[in-house]
Amino acid sequence: MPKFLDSLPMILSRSLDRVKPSYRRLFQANDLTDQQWRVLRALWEKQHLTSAQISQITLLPPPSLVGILDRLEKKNLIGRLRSTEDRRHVHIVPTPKGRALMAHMMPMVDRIHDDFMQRVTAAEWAEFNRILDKLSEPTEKRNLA
Amino acid sequence: MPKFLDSLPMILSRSLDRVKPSYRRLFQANDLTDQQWRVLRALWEKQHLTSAQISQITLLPPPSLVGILDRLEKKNLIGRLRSTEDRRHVHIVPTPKGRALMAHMMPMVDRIHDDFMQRVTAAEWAEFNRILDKLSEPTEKRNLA
DNA sequence: TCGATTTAGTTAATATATGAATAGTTCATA
DNA sequence: TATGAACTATTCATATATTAACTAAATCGA
Repeated sequence: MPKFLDSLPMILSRSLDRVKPSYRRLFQANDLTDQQWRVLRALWEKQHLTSAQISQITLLPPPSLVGILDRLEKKNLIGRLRSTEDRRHVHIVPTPKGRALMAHMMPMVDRIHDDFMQRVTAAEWAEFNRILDKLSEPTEKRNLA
Repeated sequence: MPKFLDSLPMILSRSLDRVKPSYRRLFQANDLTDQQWRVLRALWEKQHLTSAQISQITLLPPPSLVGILDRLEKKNLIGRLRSTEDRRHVHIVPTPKGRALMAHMMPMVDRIHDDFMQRVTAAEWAEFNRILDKLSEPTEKRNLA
């Protein structure tokens, strides 16, 4: 009999609750929420992204993204540029202040990630990802088999 | 170099996003949110629980729980009983209607869980839980070692 | 026994999630 | 080329998350 506490959603939620604080301390020290950092982080490699692209990368739903971008814009960390080719698109670009904040935080974020990775072996990490993929593989893809 | 998309929080979030819909369809068909079901589910074994106990079991933060219990109470699925021994405590008890809804949904919830479990072997599931525990073990506990 | 401390539940303010709907664009095609 | 389909970002309404603060009640120690 599957116990409630051992169900897949509860296990994943509990782990997330335990992992998030390590990151959140850093985000709060820099006056950012988890989601606001995700948007900045997505812009680290790219020079600009559309809202839809950011939504896909960050897993943030589009309606939430609107407010998150509003607040990042108000803090002068990003800018919104309506595309001239396709005026439906809005290009999100980090400001110099935004880039500076990213550069400041990235090493510490990487450090936190490394600390987590040191808890398991490379083989364990690979195995973990493999099983998690099997567990959470999208249903549509599974039905195609 | 740890890619953003492969960081622990993002991996767990993505998996949750993929797992939740299977459950959510059932919850919505019964006019419940994920969180509202969690509270009912916690009351399945026990006859009554305090708000604090429900918060611990369901991982729902106390301030959120207030509104969730309000809405469950408004739907006549649970009742709030102020404890007479310690009047700070509030005992949450399912109503007959609440119990009936639980009894109706439990088999289907278990079925969804079983479907996920069939994706991996028992050994894989055990290994998955073992590694996830290592990854998300509370920091305090780790520092005691 | 009384004042300081703890505890359980709650309120308040702000940020995000969710699902439905909408405004403005672009595209395909009749 | 007018028109409907599709698409992007957004708005709206409601529910939940997060942190701080607050109330009432119980407890603890001088």
